[in-house]
Amino acid sequence: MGDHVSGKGLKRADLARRTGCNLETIRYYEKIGMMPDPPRTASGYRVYDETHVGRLRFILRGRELGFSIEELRGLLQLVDRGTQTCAEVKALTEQHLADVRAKIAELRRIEKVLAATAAQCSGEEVPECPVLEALAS
Amino acid sequence: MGDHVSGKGLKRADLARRTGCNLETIRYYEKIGMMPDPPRTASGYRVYDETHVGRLRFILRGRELGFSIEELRGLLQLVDRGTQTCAEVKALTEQHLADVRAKIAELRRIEKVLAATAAQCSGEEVPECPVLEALAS
DNA sequence: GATAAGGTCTGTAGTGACTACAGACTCAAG
DNA sequence: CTTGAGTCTGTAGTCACTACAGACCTTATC
Repeated sequence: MGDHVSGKGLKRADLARRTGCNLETIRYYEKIGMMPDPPRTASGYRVYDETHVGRLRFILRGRELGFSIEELRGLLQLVDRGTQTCAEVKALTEQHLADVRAKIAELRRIEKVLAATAAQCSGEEVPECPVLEALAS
Repeated sequence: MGDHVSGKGLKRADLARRTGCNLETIRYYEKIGMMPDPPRTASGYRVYDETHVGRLRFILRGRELGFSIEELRGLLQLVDRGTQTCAEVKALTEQHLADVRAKIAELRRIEKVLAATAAQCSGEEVPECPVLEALAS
């Protein structure tokens, strides 16, 4: 009853394979309400269709762009209700972009300090080390 | 019996204030063995001295540079045993630096996609939105 | 029909690095 | 002596998963 069988619905592993999502993550997204509870077979197996594939891909792409689950939940609620506007989504995106840029700035600060300190290391088999001095000072 | 009283030892809040560390984090570091169990007063209050201040500052500076707790644990074990060498510390630092640079590269990738997509937004009160299309496609 | 292998179900616990809180105790000042 | 602040403990919550145990179901092979 898998993916390759004509239109009879996908099992969890099929959905995972189609999207590249981890198997357990699908269940997790259902538990936290990011994915709808899917219909079940008589014996309790989840049955997915193309709408689930689309929604899961949306979430996974959002995660790849660094959106938090809560940000995506907000986005999905707007879309589900059909009340989204480009203005609103743009604002959310630009806020997230600002967060990303702040993280980059912080990492660059760290990078500079690490590179400068490591550059002072002799790299020899001696106990004295500029890195340790920077931490201990 | 606080910080300002001559050399009688620091209480937990004193150590927190001296280092800028959160009060609870100190207890956490003791629990996971990053900080030694301090001596106690008869009634069970922790008593710290300058060695604790130094060690905590070491950990906090390391964290500010993005070292993980486990990386710092390794560094501190070397220092505690007196077996550290500049070569070894330099290698650990450069590995960490490579991790930081990888994170920066990933965030820059995200930044580019977000900026390019948001730039296509009309920003108007319409439902169509390039950001949503990028996620849903 | 029997059996074995593999897929799916559930709930729960673990990750990293803290942070917050409840309820009991202690200490210092007025 | 009381009051308020500080400290003690253990535990639970955060975020976004990931992994596992033990039970159940399905499919293929004989």
